[in-house]
Amino acid sequence: MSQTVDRALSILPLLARGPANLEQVSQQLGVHKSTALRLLRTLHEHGIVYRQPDQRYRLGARLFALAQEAIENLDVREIAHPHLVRLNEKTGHTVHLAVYEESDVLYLDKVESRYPVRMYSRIGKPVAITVAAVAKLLLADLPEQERREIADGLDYPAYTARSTPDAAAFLAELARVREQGWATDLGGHEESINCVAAPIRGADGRVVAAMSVSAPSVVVTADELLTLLPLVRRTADAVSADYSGKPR
Amino acid sequence: MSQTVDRALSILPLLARGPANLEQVSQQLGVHKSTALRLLRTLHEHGIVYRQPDQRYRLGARLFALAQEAIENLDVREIAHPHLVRLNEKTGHTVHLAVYEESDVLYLDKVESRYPVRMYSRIGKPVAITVAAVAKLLLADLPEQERREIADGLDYPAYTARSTPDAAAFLAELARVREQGWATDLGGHEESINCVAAPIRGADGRVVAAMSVSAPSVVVTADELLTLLPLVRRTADAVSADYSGKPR
DNA sequence: AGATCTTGTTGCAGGGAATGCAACACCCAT
DNA sequence: ATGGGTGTTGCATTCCCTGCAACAAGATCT
Repeated sequence: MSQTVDRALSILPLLARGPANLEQVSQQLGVHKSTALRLLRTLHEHGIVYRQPDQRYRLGARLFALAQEAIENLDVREIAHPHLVRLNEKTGHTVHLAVYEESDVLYLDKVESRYPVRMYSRIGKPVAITVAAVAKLLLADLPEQERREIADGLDYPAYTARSTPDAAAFLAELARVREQGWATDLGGHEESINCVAAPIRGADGRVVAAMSVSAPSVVVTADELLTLLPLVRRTADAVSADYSGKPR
Repeated sequence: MSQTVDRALSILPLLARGPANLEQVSQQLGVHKSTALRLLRTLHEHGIVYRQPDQRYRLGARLFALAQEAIENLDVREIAHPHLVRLNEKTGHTVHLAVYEESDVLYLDKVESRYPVRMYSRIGKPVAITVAAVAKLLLADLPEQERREIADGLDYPAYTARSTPDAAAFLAELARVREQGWATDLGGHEESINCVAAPIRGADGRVVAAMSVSAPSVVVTADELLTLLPLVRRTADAVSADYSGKPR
């Protein structure tokens, strides 16, 4: 809608992939060097972009700080956090909180396992949407048409032999998840890692977030992990209650 | 430098503090509603801003994802990470990596303690610059004049009785740190938490990052933590060697 | 129900701001 | 010295952004 801003913002994903100099930026944007320079300057003044000693540009500190501050102020996160901590204390495993937003599922919060073996994930990182237990819950709650459109538009990487293979399988899984009100990922992302997840609902019953407990099978078997399901669901329900009780 | 972009970017810190509706944004920016609307639309198209069900705007998923992607692609981080992990395995304590950038020190990476008692910190979060051991190292390497200017411009919050009280004390501490080539924070940020830190240097000898080991005094005393100093310094030197050996 | 207020959205005309050009400055190699 | 590569600046032109005002859509009140 606004050309200048549009161009400026297009620089960001470009720099996210790694540092770039003025010429590279101007070429990839398809504008004159001087134009790119002025856009970069403006971004620089706001700390969004940083100029390295070698003059190349990369994303700057304030961007991280912004993302951080914003993520910390999210209502769900704030409300859910103490529950996540308690769940981690009880189970010892890694606990995640995730939300869906405009065709992305991303981790909002995480409490790390107390066992030495850890799974890799990072707050703010997009989730493996076709296999993650939390993603299934968040997508399963969408209207059917939207679900279908999204499922059709996705890639289905075969992380492991148990990964969701295609849109049909994914939609079937979503239907099941929607029915039962909880979800699992048994080795669909990484061979040895299992998750159980439960939805967090707002006052109107819509799913606003999902939380999960994850553990590598060297620590607990999938069956053992499944015994935690009632606890996870109770915790999620407690968060739902807190959340819809006093949204502000 | 570019008015439109400048205005658009000014919206971000505003939204970082919490969701806002169109009118609030337009007022705080000092522009007409229609202008604010178009800026927000553009931000929205790029996923930087998200429109909540209640129509209010807040920072969006892609912003987190961007910040995340960028932070993961930083050279120092990539090179240092395995060293951090090994240091964590050897000591069991929380290990941090931090850099300085335009009057901010921020955590780039973190490996959590294996002990149940953890300290609070988050990647991407600005560091308590007047007390953190890593911050001292990063600032100590700057030219004297710059150090002084920064020191004068800072606030000196009294987190604890041992926090750096003022600019004079801070500059003195920086001088000492610069001299000895390592730094500590003994309860300056949180009463019971101690850190030891060492600098990571580029090929030209300039400090490009700093790493630290932190532990609460209920786990190890400050004196015990200090015995780890040689190990921390060796690790930092190893990272320096890796980093300046093959920067790309 | 109807009236009124609040908040978000759209078309439009005028003017200011962004654009690309070209010339310049600078650094490093040869 | 000389040349290529890269970043920077001044400037005229034009286009895009701006603010206005009218409209649309809810929400709240009588």
